[in-house]
Amino acid sequence: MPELPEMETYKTLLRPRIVGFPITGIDVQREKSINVPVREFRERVQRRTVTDVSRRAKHLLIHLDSGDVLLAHLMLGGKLFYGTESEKPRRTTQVVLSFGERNLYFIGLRLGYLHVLTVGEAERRLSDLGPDPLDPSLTEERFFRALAGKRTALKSALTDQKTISGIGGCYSDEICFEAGLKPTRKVDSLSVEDVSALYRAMRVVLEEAIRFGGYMETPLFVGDTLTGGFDRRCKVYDRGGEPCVRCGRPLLQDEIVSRKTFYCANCQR
DNA sequence: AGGGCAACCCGGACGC
DNA sequence: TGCGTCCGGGTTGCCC
Repeated sequence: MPELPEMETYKTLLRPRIVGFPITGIDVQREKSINVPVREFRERVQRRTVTDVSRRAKHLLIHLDSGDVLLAHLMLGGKLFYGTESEKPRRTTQVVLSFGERNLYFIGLRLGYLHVLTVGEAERRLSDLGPDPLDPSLTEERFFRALAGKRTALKSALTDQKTISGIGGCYSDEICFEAGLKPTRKVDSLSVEDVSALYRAMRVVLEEAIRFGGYMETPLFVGDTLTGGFDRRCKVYDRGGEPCVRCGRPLLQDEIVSRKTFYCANCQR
């Protein structure tokens, strides 16, 4: 479930810890999590130095001095932990990158993965993604055009990675609540003012989520007080039946294309 | 264009 | 405590 703010938080916290450092060891505990034979993975990754950590949509990119890129997608429930073996939470780990005594653990990857790719391959893999919601070049005008002509439910459009990338189940609901729009609304029924409100809500919600470290419950490292701070600030996600923070009426749980959706029927139109 | 569906995968929740 | 079962979630791809 990690979405844009969670991956952005990981990026920010990982940068000072692994950029400039060599990967001293590799441990692949589940081969399905990687894209090449273990031997090749080790040859391409071990002893390479990390030159940068970046994010694209829900992907985390670890750039190596060889030019290769480690592309991670945590899908549902995957998480990262950085620290020593004794600090690591007792969870099943699929891939471990060692940085001396400390390790970067990829935990609970199910459909998630850590792929080693050339820059070109990585670019191709990410080329279908729509604009990043926080990209300064995504103006309100461009956002309007991205949604133009769509007849889907608002939630479907917001979570469609080709339309706009990085938003998943939680933040689509939070953004709709902030904008005062029902996630079930058809996109082509939205007024110019609605789309404008949606655009502002998208930025407000995602920026606040990033400021508070997203909603991941497990800290990235021992003493990490940033990660997960947004969890308590979610206003509708996974709160079906609970009172709306604005009007007090119970929040509804609905389903849009077989995805759980939460909203307030009173505050959202 | 977009909805429906199956496939992928397994941690966690639930039942007994 | 332990075992079995089932579900969910993002993404891709295919069909209608």
